[in-house]
Amino acid sequence: MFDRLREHIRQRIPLTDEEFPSCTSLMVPKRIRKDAYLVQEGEHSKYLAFVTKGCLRSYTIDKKGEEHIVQFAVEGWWITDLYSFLSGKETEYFIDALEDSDVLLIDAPSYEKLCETVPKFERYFRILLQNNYIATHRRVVASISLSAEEQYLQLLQESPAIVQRVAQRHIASYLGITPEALSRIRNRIAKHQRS
Amino acid sequence: MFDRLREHIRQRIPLTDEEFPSCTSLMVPKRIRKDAYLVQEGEHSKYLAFVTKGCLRSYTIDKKGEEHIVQFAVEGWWITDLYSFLSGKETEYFIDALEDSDVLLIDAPSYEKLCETVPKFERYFRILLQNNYIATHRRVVASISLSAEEQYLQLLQESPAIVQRVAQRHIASYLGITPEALSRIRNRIAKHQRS
DNA sequence: CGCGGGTTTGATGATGCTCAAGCCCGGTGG
DNA sequence: CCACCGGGCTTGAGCATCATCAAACCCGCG
Repeated sequence: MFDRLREHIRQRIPLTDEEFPSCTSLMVPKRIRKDAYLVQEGEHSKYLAFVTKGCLRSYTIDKKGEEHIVQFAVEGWWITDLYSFLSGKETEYFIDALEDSDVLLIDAPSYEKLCETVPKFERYFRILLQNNYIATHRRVVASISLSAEEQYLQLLQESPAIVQRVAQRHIASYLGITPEALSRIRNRIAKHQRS
Repeated sequence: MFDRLREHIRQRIPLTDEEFPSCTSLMVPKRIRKDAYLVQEGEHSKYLAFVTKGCLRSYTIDKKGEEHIVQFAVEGWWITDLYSFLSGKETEYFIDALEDSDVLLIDAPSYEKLCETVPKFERYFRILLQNNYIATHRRVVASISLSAEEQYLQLLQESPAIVQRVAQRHIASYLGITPEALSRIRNRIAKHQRS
């Protein structure tokens, strides 16, 4: 059950067998069925979740009632609303499962405690945050410098697994365009490749 | 010279007088005149810079030759291309000064060493990264869910100091729109407030 | 077989881009 | 002190991209 997490950590920092339990003892496994929520808007995003199976997403709903997907998380990814998680404030996001999923949960006090008592885990999370920060920055750059079509092509190249795994309207939402627009973009790309 | 950094760190972690030098001894002050570069595309983004005075920006230039500003950094902010800094690969960004500025530089080996040898600094950077990750995420959400006008109003509310400090075309670039579009948006807002 | 969600297609409209010209203002040199 | 220059902001006209709304299509499933 913890194998995937173990592997994920080991790829980033050296970790002995004795150290791993200091992490796993603080984590609680949970099954989240398709369409079930991990957290909802207005709640405290109490847990940081590591996905061992399945696929979750976080999204907001704007004043017009439209969903906007902020993040996908498949096997080997962490997900939460970090702001709410760290501050204890109410989240503005929903996190739910797009497939039947299994996650490992750690709550904020345990997270802080783990970082404080075991420096190796503080390093692990620092490295994780570095990489997530870089990835999110790339997305900002894409959004201010690329057309919708170029952003889709970039996503297709960088995360083909995500694109073919989730519904097209979810990809559209993630890119900040309508399902109709994405459909036309794909159509254009297909035509272009044939000619 | 190091006062502002000292204060910045103290706001995030408890730090004694004896510990501070382990950081400052690794940092090199540098003056960067208006329009001078800290790094240019194709170089290794060798330093992580803490701004003690002035204002820097990072930006890309796309195939069409258009600039796209990724980040501003005024007093109390850190700036670099984190990907290049950590990986040693060539950066795709330019970082230059919008005003005569003073920065404190730390190179990647020193950064890694500082994190490894003084856990408190690893914690400081983890916290910094958490906050930057949250802020960048907010920007992604804005870009996929808000109109250009709404994004401008959000920026105006969250960073009024930046908006009135840098040229309008730079704000436009940061928002991913043209200077003309921003001009019209401001016009519309001004009219709206009068009526 | 028929229902229903998801995707596609079409027509129309809004938002922001492009190109071009004009305006404002601070700095420079005569 | 004034004329001129230049950069940055504004304004205008036409255009491209993407949104909206509506209808059709596709396909898996009850």
